[in-house]
Amino acid sequence: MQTYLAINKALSDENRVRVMLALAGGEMCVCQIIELLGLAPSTVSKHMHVLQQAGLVDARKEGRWIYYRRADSDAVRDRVALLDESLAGDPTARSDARRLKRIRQINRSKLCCHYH
Amino acid sequence: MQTYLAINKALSDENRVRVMLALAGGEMCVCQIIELLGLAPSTVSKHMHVLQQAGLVDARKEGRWIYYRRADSDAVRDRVALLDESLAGDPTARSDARRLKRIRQINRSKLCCHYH
DNA sequence: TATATAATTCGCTAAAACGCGAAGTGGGCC
DNA sequence: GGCCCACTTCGCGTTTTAGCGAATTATATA
Repeated sequence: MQTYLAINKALSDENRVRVMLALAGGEMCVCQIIELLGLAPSTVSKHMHVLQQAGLVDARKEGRWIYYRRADSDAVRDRVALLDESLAGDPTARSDARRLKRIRQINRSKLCCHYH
Repeated sequence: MQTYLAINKALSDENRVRVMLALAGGEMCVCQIIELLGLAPSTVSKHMHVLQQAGLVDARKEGRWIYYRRADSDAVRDRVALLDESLAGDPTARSDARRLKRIRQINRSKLCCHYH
């Protein structure tokens, strides 16, 4: 019951749902997520903690960066699939997808982060 | 997006989830739900309002009683199915199911309500 | 070693949510 | 009409949550 509730609570915040949708395109480092959401680093960190505690994402450390990716456990697979399905045509999701393309390119050219 | 979030928020409270599980066995009047949850009438009423706004339940008025039942719209069918599946063997759900059997019998013998 | 940077944790404020009891609605029934 | 009962709405206190900035941790680099 508690696990089930934690997942629902984690996915009842718009910013956290936006992150989950973004991660459909592959792992992201925290600074990319900060750029996507436009929130303070501390706030984003807290959101990622909630998602991780709910079992929705996993983290990987590489140098001084931390990359988050969707977890792929039996416990959450169906939930995440339903999330994708439910928000397939969502305006916010579409808009994020466009901005995300640019954000991922910035990373590729080794600029990354600096919080601007 | 807002609809999706509302559903998750509605299903992130244990008492509301317990109601949804109970309604799997058919419609219930508010006094039965009060008996099941052991909460104040005003609190239960508020919970039912949240579930209704999220599109998870529908209401039917009969005399001075109000009966709630699961909504069966395309928008929520999969969500509710996943809820049932996720909590199939849950201890709280099992315990509620036992108590529910008694509560439904009370109703059948026309006693109902009176808040005791 | 010192400095800069990515991310988290801590401390705080404002808003939202859960709970209750009191008061208000509205439908039966005398 | 007047009363009772099922339920909801209102008002309030307490707890939780989202957000920020400041301080902390850890890693890379000069």
